[in-house]
Amino acid sequence: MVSQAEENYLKALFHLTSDIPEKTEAGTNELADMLDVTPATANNMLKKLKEKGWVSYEKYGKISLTDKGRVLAVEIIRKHRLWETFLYEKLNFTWDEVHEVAEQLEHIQSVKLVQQLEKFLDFPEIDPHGDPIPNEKGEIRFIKRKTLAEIEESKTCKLVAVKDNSSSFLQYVVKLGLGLSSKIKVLGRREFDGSMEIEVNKVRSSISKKVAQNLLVV
Amino acid sequence: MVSQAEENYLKALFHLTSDIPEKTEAGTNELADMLDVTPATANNMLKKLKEKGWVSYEKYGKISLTDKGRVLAVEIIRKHRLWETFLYEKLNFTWDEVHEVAEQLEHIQSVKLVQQLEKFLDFPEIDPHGDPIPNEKGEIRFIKRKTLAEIEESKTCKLVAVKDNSSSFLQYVVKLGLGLSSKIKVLGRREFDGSMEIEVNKVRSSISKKVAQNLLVV
DNA sequence: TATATTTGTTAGACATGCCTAACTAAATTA
DNA sequence: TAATTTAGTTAGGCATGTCTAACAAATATA
Repeated sequence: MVSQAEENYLKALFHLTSDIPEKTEAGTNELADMLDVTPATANNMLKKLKEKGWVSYEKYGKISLTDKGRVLAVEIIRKHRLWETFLYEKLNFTWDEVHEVAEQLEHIQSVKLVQQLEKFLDFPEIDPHGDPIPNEKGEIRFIKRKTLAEIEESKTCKLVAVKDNSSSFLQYVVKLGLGLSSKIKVLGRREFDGSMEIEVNKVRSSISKKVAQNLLVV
Repeated sequence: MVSQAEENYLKALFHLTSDIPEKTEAGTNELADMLDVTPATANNMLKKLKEKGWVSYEKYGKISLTDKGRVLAVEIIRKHRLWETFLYEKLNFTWDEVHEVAEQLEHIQSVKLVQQLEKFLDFPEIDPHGDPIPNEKGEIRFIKRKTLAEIEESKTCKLVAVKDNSSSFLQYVVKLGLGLSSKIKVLGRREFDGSMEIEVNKVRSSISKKVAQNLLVV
């Protein structure tokens, strides 16, 4: 049995040690910070997680997930991202509202629920933030996302996420006719300021370099 | 803030004191029984719930919900039944599988989630067990359900629930061509054994009195 | 009504998960 | 390298929600 608190620690450790390939170990303070607890509390939990075989660390040493621990963490992330997708696609939640509720839903225990939810959503590959959703085997199809600013002229790409989640930016994005999965064609670029001409649904717009740098595409 | 444990007590008290009009008070042992805890534990929690103003009781006296407590309980039941409906209608769960998962989902805190879920399900009035779903104001549209055995000859009714949730009974029900919301026409009744002739989707069947008494209809 | 049974309460213990305060080890920098 | 800063640990405490064992009150029954 994995408690909700334990699940949160495993998930945080996964993000600290597997999101960036160069960084495969974490520290107590860092972990405590991410979970909004004191280092003492994190240290305490770490002992339990080690005891259960989900985390490997030695006193004053670096922390990492064991294979078992990683499997659990990925399963939680899978659930989190499937729920986010559900909230966004079916229940009219916005990009910035999904996370908080998914934090709760990710702890629901039911294998069938996750399988059926995934099927109901038609096996989505990315969540509303553009992050990959692990499949049932725990495999994560890593997606090399770029910012729109990096896309070459005359190429077409798909919007998968935004970096800036402020509602003012989101409103602007919507005004451009953009939404998740929108196809964007890069018509041209002005070198002196980096601004771009784009086409979305046959509508042409001009956007600043800054805006382009906040749009993540595949 | 209401903890999950507290929510479970409120819900149990609602069922003990409001499901049957004649019974408006509960006892410690009864409550403990329903929640699968010891009477000592229930007694302990009761003090906290009284403290918070959700339950009224005096030492060695009977227990009942206050108006505040009832509002909370109804909201939990509303969530439970909406989730059951979601699992049944959208995620291919069977009648007997929905309850366990809904027990977890009912504790998710998000007003928007409940509102949107209700809308997504098109404002259902009854859950897969035929129980009424309270609306957002907490109003419960009580439905006077009857067993099929009570329906007069030549009348047509709608199946809303089964009393016996065993999978063997459910399988038999399915074999009769019945599902939730199926229309059943009572063709006739044999008085000597109470068995009935019914018609479902133009198919006639004969069922025993016992079976008819386990089918709840509106 | 006196006794037995059922129902409800109290006291004390324990696990989980959090905290603060005091301390120790490791890393940085002067 | 010695001093300072940062990172990590330990000890002890607390709230929540559970338990068992012992007891008290209310109810049922002989």
